[in-house]
Order: sequence, then C-alpha cells, then structure tokens
Amino acid sequence: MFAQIIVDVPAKGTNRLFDYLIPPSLITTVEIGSRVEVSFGGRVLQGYVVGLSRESNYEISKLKPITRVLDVEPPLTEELVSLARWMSDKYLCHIAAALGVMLPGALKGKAERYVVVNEATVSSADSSLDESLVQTSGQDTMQAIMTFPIQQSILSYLRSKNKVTLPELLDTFAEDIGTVKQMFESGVLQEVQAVRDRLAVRKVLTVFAKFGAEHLREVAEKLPAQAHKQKDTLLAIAEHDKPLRVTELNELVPGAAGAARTLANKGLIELKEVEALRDPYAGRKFVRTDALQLTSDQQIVFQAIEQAVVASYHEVFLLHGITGSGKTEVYLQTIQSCLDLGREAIVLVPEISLTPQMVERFKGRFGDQVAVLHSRLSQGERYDEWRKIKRGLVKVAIGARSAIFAPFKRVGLIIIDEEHESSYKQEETPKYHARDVAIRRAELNDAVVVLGSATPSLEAIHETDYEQDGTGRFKLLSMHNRASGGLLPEVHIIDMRDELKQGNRSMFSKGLYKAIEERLHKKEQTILFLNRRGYATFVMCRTCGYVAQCPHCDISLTYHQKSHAMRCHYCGYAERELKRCPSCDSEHIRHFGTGTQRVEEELYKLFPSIRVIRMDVDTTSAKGSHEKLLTAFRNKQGDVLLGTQMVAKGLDFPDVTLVGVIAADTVLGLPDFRAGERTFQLLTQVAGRAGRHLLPGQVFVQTYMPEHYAIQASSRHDYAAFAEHELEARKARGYPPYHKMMLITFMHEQVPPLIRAASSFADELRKRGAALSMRGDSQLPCLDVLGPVASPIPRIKDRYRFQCVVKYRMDTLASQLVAETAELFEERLAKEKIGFSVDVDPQYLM
DNA sequence: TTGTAGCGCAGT
DNA sequence: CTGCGCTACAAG
Repeated sequence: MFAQIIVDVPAKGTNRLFDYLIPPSLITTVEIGSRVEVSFGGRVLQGYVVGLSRESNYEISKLKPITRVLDVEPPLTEELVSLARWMSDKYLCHIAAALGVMLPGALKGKAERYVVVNEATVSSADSSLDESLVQTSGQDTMQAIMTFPIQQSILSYLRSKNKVTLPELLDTFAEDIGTVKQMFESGVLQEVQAVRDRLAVRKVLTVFAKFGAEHLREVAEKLPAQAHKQKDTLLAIAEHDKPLRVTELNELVPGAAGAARTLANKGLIELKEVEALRDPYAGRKFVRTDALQLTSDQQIVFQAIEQAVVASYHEVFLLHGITGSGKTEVYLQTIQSCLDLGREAIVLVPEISLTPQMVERFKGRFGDQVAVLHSRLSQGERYDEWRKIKRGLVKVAIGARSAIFAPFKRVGLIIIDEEHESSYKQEETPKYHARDVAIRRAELNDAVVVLGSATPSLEAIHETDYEQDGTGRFKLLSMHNRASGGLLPEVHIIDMRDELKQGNRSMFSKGLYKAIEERLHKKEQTILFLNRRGYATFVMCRTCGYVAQCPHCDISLTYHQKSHAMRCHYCGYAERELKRCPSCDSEHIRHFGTGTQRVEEELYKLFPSIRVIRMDVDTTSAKGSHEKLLTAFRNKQGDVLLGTQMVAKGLDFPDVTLVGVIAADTVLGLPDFRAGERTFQLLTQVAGRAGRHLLPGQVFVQTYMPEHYAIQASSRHDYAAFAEHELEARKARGYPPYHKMMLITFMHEQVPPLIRAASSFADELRKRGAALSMRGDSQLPCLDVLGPVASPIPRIKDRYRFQCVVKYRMDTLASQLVAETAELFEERLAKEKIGFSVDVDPQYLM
C-alpha cells in the first residue's frame, strides 16, 4: 500500500503529493487524515496523508517508508483534507498551509535531532578495544588506554541524559572531538531525528484502588496508630470508590501524596499517569437555562432554519436582526434541533465578542457538550478543547475564526454571528475567509449556515437577491424588533465643527457632557467609545512637527507606556522614548497617549468624582483582566466604561443608558472602499449597547462629517437606506460585491527592480485577461488590473511594497489566471528575490 | 523550508 | 590545498 502525502513544508517546490510506502505494521493505522513522520530530502518531518492507493507511479524501489504515525487517531478527516484542497485553489495557498491551520498549535511537530548510543555495537567496540590492548604495542596502545576512559565517560554522559544534541555533546567534550568523531565513525554513536509535537498530552498521577472499598477499610483499621496519614488516605480512597487524582486526594487529606506512595509500595493501590483534559472552565458553575419563549419574529426565523436543518438540506440563511432582537436565543434553539438529530454545530463569534457572557449562554444551555476555542486559551487548553471535539465528547464548538475547522464528523449547522466582522478574514497565509470556508464545509456536509448580523456585509446582502436580479444564493430572514420590546435608542448627531465655532475645544461636546452628568446623577451607566484608528499613539514634536518613524517600515512608531519605548507595529523595532526632538532639539516632543488615556484624563478633569473603567490594549493584556473589568462594570463599580472596539460589540448591561462616540469619522478618512460600511457597522453596533433593557437609551455621535450617509443612516437605524446607497456606489465604481477583488503585493529592498517586475506581471495578467475576454464568454472584460502602485504602507522591514488590485467577475477563472501568471513569473521573482503574495477578497487594501 | 552538492575565492 | 560562503536544486 502507498500513501499520498503532503509534507509539512509550505513552499512552491513541495506543494504536491509525495508517495510513501506504508509498512505492513502500519497498514491498519494509516488513514486519510493521519499525521505521520517521514524522512524527506535528508531530514525528518511531519506529513499529512491525503490519499491511499494500491499503486504508485513513482519507481517503487526509490520510495521511502512512513516511519511513524504521530497520533492514535488521525487528527484530520477526509472532509477536512478536501476542504484544504479547496482552500488551496481558492486562496492560492500551499496545501500544507491550509492543513496546518486546521490543527491546534500543539500538533505542529518539528524534527528534533539528537545523539543516541547504538547499544548493539558497544560491547563489540569494547572488546575490540581490549583486543587492541593485547595485540598492539607502543603508541597505539597508549592511545587506546588514553581514549578508553573518555569513551566511557561519553557513553555514561549520553546514557544519563536524554536527547543530547550534537552541538551539546561537542560542547561538553570539546577537548575530545577526535574521540567523538571516532565513535561516530565506528557506529557507536548515531545522530537520529524524530518529529516531536510542540506539546505533550497532560498526564495526571492518579490513584487506583487494587481492592474493594470493604477490604481497604479493613486494612486501614489494622494499621498501627502512628500511620494515621496512611489510614486517612486509605479511607478517603475507599470512600471515593473511583480513580482519584493525587492532587484531589491531597486536598481531602493533606499530605496524602506521600502516604499514597507507601500504600502503592504495599500493593494496596496503584499510581498511574493518566491522560487528562485541561478544562479552562473547570470549577466554574454555569446556571442551566431552558429555552425561552420566542417572540413572533424569532419564531418565524427559527422555523425556517429548523426546517432546513431537519431536512439536512444545504442552505445559507442571512439573519438580519437589529441589535437586541434576540439572535442568540434563535441560535441556541436551532442548535438544539441540530443536536437532537445527532449532528454537531459550530458557532463562530468574532474574537472580541467571545466574552465570558457569551460562553456562559452556551454553557448554560448545553453544559459540558460545549467546547470553547479562543485565543486567550493556553496552547495546552486549546489542544484539549480540540481533542474533546475530535473524540466526540462535545457536540457544540464555539470559537473565533479557526473554530470553523472543528474536527466534527457530522456537522449539521454552522452559525456565524456578526457575519460582517472583518476578523473572519485571516490576514496571514492562508488568507481565508471563515464565511466562505463555512459555506464550503456546509456544502460538503449537507449542513445549514446561518449568518447573523444587525448590519450585514454588502457581500451577504447582495447574495440574498436584494436587487432581485436572480443572482442570490442566500435566504434572507429578518427580525426588526427588540426581544425585550424596548425601543432602539435615540441617536443625536453632534457637529463638532459647530462646537469649535462656539469655542468648545474639549473632546466632549456640550450635549455629551450634559448627558454624562445626567447619568452620574441618576446612577445610570455610560459607555464611551473611541475608535483606535486615527487616534494612533505616535510621538510628535510640537515645535517642528517631527514624527518618530520606524527606520525600516515607513510608519509611525507607537509609544508604549509600560516600557517607555517606541515600537514599530509591523516589525517590532524599538527605541527608547525621545526626550528631545532629533530634528530641532526642542523639548516639546511627546507622545499623543493612547486615545483612551487622554479621554480618561479629561473625564477626571471634568467630573472629579467619576469612576472610569478603561478597556484598551494596555489594561487588558493580562490574562483574565478583560473579564474582570467587565464584571466590575456590571457590578456598577464604574460609571463609565471607556474603550476601543472591545466595548463596541456584544456587551449587554441593563443599566447602560448612554453611549457616546467620541469621534465617528476617523474611519471615514481612510482610503478604503469599505470605509463607509465600517463606519455604519461600528456606529450601529455601539449604539446597540444602550437601552437594551427597561431603561430607554440615548446615543451621542460626535463627528466632523454629520452629513455623511453612513452616519445619517446609522442615526436613523436605517440599514436599508444605507445598503441602498452603498450598493449604488459600489456598483458605479466596480467594487465588491459587484466585482471580486484580489490584492497582489510585491516586495523588494530596491524600488526599480520591484516596479519593473510588478509592471511586467501586471501587463502579463492584462494580456491573459484580454485573451480570455476575446474568447467571448462575456462582453465585459473579465479582468481589470489596477496598478502597480506603492502600497499604503510603502515599506515594511526594509522591503518596499507595490501592489496591484485585480477586479474580476468569475472567481475560479481569475484565480487560475493569477496562478498561471505567478507560475510563469516564479523563476524571475525567485531569482530577483522579489517577494510576492496574493490576497483573495482582501478586507483592507493594504 | 532545508540539506547538500558544486563552485569560486581567500587564507595558509 | 583546505575551508568557508554563496547559489542552485531537489526532496518520494
């Protein structure tokens, strides 16, 4: 039998199948989806089995065998393997990269090299040494006598330590390199390679009783008085009647760990290392909740989705529900239906809104059937949650983007909450969009996809046949009322230009100031939102306007409070805080502190007694701090919750009646065709935090562009008006969703060769596009190549960047054309060392 | 990606 | 002539 393997080397030359022999001993364990150890081009690495066959086209005598299977059960399924191939086509990434992103970090095995003693040769080597002592004379004998103890000490060194690397050995026996060499030549020592996982399965020392409880009690009673520890321990074990962790035992009987060892020696119990799953939510009680009575809106939506789930009919629903309309309850109940059918469900949530509150709702309803995957878990915890899924111990996976790869076997329902969030697009290779992967995965499983949002992306709304031109693939479901029956908050747009004219130079308008003051009186709470973008923490000289920049990246350095350093966001370059301006020597150089810090200071100035809880990168970096701050706010230990994106989404506090947006238009100024969409989404989301329960809410939006349609529409809670306007604009300019897009970036240390290569690449692509249009599938050009132009960040890590934007109609053809052209240029780009990357459906054109 | 073979150049 | 660095190339 032969296995077709993708080796874990994401590179052009290795992005293909390699045949390997399956040794007879492994024939029953190697499956499609297995992770195996293979030797490949003089080294050992991990590979993924993506196919099995009885024949090989490769010369069989040259095939190498699979040396080891790395997991008890294959970590991937056939379905995930086929999904990886699809991703590789769609996103022009290496299959190894696509497979890699599906596995938890713990399973990225890397080869380790170390020196081993070939025990079989040792005795013969010793005896040959003895012989040489007898047979030879003079210098040879002297040498043998000299090296013999050295050999012995090398051997005992290696036997005492495990996994000694060659450099380590040479370092330790630096004086005797000659002897070490000899030992390698004679075969006594060997360097071997083996794949080792980044992380081991956690083992816990566990007590197993070897006799029944009755017998143990009897023995315990007979123990001498001074052995009371042993007696207590034994009784505790007898009491428990199940295998017990030593740590638990120690809690019951302090000092039991020692006694347990003695008892084990007496043969009464056994101590064994047992595989354990770390539970990040261990010891936390979740209050069980039952299904709520659905509102009529919810009921209609629920029935539509449930019907498809029950019928196992692949369908994509776009659930447009205003903030507070109760989307989560609909999710919970549809998931229940899915589980009732014996199928599993995946719930994707943007990282930022995967709050404890959210987890609680799912754990509360489905208990320990839920696995949670988010970035704040340690690698070990993440691995264990993943294994729960893999082993079928849970039926629901909730997590951020990469949870779409949860290794379930029969996915019946995939829910993507806040579908419009750009964080569903991975910015690193493989640059996949979880929404598209979800739809593909659902197709493969006859599963249902629910995309939920209060502000659907234009891509999604376009797919619902919004314009009734028959192009839609999604079914639109809507919920226009808040589940609580409450009203959407009243939104006031405040023209900051007027404020300035009236002499108000503070960052708070009079209206917002008054509103905050009022909440303080009424003991109600306020959320203040500050968009991070635009309020960068750069360092500027107030005398000459000098801005500290990264010497490698053409981007401003960011000031870091903690280390008093200025850091580059892109390459990590850091230098110490400046006391004087390097350009004009002025002392008036200072950082424009994180926007939130400035706002906080100002708040304390305006309202000396105010209690502000600030949430930004600085205050939430420690593990669990995010949760702590939110709990404090919930317990009304703060009057104001001030923060960046983190406070914009998903939070639900009953006493929040005021939301203030300090500067609504910072995003609008960015050179991005999605700027309007982002602004609308953000404002709508933030506004949705106010007045979610009994108390009515109020929102103040401060802006310098009050007439902008995104701001206007969001203030009226009018998604339809916004969508109509925005779609019109996109259509006119040929942007998504009417055209698809690809961003091709070229990178090099020097500009001229970079421009030359990028230009000829663009020309070639245009030529091919034109040739294809000529063949007449469509009258319109199927491909429009813009650029090359300098990227918005023109240099990163000393490499200049130029980019081409490709707009196109049919995605497979365009990907193919780009792939072909890339292949054609492969040699040239490699030779000139020009970096090249493709982003399909980019979220940001930079 | 990485190990190696092949090549040229410098240093002994 | 050895040794090191660079490049090109292949990997089952």
